[in-house]
Amino acid sequence: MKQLARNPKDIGHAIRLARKDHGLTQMELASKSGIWQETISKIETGSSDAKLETIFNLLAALDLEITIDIRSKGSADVFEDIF
Amino acid sequence: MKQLARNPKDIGHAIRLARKDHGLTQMELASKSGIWQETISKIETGSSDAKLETIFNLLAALDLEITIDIRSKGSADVFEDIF
DNA sequence: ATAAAAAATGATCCAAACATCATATTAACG
DNA sequence: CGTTAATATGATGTTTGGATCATTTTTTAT
Repeated sequence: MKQLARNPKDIGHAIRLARKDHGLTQMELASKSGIWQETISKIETGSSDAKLETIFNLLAALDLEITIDIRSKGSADVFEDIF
Repeated sequence: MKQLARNPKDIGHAIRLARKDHGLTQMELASKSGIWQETISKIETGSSDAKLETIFNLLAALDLEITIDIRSKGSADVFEDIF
């Protein structure tokens, strides 16, 4: 599972996917991460521009990390599900 | 250049490195990204918890993108050079 | 060492995020 | 269906980010 993200919505989408992957409800992720369920909902639906700290708290609770890399490194590698 | 980030400070650090790589001053990055020089300084030094949108504006101006991946995904500490 | 450029700091104002609680809507499932 | 769990939405108050301007400190030449 490797998700590309170029805007806040992509991050929200990736978090939702990962949460589902872990079989967690927003409420469960909330208690694992210390972020409120309502906030998670807004982030996942892209209706809020979250702070970095909040995102990292969620990612940590989902065992995810971020890699920063050069755009469109062209390789026929990652053209997965992006919508 | 491939930077791992697990907290806001890591992001700030990566942005600074990338900016230097591009031979840009904070002021130049500011005009390319639409983010104020003062804000960039605070992000790079980690003295501020930026919003996602701001970070993505900076990353876009630096031709960078983010990949979300599982932590401890092997010890692949690959630094492949791009130039 | 000095001047110039770059970066950092600090204050103000406004907008927006997040915590919090309450409620509404949607999804699951017997 | 109807019931319950899960998500989403909405309002309020506090806190903080970012724009903006002024100023200071640091870095980089010369």
